[in-house]
Amino acid sequence: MQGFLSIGDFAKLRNVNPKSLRYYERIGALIPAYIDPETGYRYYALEQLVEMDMILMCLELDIPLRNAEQYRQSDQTLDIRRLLEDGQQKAHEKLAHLRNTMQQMEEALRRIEENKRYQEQEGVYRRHLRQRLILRQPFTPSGGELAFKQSSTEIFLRGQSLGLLPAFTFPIGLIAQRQGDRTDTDIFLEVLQQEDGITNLDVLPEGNYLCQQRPAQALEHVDALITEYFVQHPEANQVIITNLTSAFFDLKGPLLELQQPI
Amino acid sequence: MQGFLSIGDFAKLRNVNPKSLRYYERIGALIPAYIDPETGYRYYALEQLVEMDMILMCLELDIPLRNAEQYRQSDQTLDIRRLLEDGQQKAHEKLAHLRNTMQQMEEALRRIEENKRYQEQEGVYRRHLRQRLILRQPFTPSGGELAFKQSSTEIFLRGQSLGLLPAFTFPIGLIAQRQGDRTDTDIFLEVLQQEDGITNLDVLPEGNYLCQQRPAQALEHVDALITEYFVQHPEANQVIITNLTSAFFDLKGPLLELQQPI
DNA sequence: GACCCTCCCCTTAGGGGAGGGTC
DNA sequence: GACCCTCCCCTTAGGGGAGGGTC
Repeated sequence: MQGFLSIGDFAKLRNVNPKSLRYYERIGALIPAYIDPETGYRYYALEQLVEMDMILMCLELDIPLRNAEQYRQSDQTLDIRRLLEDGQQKAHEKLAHLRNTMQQMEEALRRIEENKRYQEQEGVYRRHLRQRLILRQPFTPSGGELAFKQSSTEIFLRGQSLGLLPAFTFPIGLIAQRQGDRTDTDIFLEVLQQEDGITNLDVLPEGNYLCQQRPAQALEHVDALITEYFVQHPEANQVIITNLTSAFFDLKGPLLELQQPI
Repeated sequence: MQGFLSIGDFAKLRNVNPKSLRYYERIGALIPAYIDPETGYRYYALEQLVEMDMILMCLELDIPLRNAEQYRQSDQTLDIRRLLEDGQQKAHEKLAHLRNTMQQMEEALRRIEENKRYQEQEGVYRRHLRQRLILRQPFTPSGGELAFKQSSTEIFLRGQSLGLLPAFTFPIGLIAQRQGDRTDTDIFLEVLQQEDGITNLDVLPEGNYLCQQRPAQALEHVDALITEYFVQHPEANQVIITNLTSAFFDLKGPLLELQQPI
């Protein structure tokens, strides 16, 4: 056909499958410039690359092709500008999501990498920890494991409703603070800094910590764990209890790490 | 259930639909920690948020959930690190694609915006054009419109196989250069600068141009168009013929713009 | 009354053929 | 011989009910 492209040739221009082009025709997103009434062969005009590119853009941005109609005027003229503007909107949303996920992945891998050196370490050791951004709320350890689970759920929900970005790998912990005779305990959820960061969040400071490990089961008696720690470490004013993220996850739960700032 | 979450409560923690959780169970991606054998009720452990987050990550990155099995060891332990590393790979690819698309959109909208002022302008006018990155090859205008279409197809294919990022909106044009008595004509494809830019590409320089418009049909006699231009403009050494991208697309094709560098 | 269960039917953007005509 | 056609069946990640039991 003079000046027209067969379906295969047109498809090659954008490295798509002719099957896709037949599908685009079926749903009305891209009608061939000419269809031979004898043979049913589809022929495309080179300029239809403009429409093809708009379709590829929609696919990339998860804009449903059925919506493509909305950008056509009654005479089939395509409102490119409106489509591009809506596309930019979509693209910015996707980019923000993707960036969040990338940050979560990066942070989790860094954590795993850092923790590798302390895997199954016996006794007390000293390590450096970076700053952690946390959402915190009071917690009563005497309720035991069940109360801990309930408070965890609560704070996960609170983080979610505040639109915070939780760190991967179950980022929950406790902060026990000695206040004269008694001990104040908070539960916390670690979150990541977002770009549009509304940052009235608390911080666990970067610095050196004296650490030791406990099996996950120690959480069955949270209060005993904390009391015992302060008895054995009279110099300590604060201890942070959190799990030691490792490369593997199973339901037994990872080891706990007790971290005392120094 | 002591210490467990119902399907609805677990779903709320990540703002997903319980239907999704039932689906994840069906394909083996996330098995509830406990299923009541009497009622069939599903119960989830809070720690399963780790698995949930891995699923959400896979969805975001288009990693098929069926593949999730590949990250399980025989005892169901989840290899988080490997999943995260593969995820980062995927994320970088997605990011690159998204950035390309965003650049195409931005560039196309800017073009449309700039061209708006010159829509249906009569006679000669002066305008400023930014630098254009082009892929070019010789072209013989005497072949008429058909040859022009064939060369266009060729150069689109060449751009594609070189992995270049074509501008949206049919970025094809001609450059006619007066060389003493004769005229050398090239066809070109405008492409966008990519981040990993291998830039042995040609450039149409930023600067001021004397412009006028022609109907799209003028391409039916490309050679006449060029000859006529140089006859009418004895001072001109070069003229660029390209289409004037507008906010709307139809198969009649947009106006042509003849651009003479000054 | 709000929640959960299982079944059944439906969706998007195509891919993989089979069987047969076209360039 | 490579290309194109139509038809048919299949896929992922669920959503929308209906009809009925559970917290």
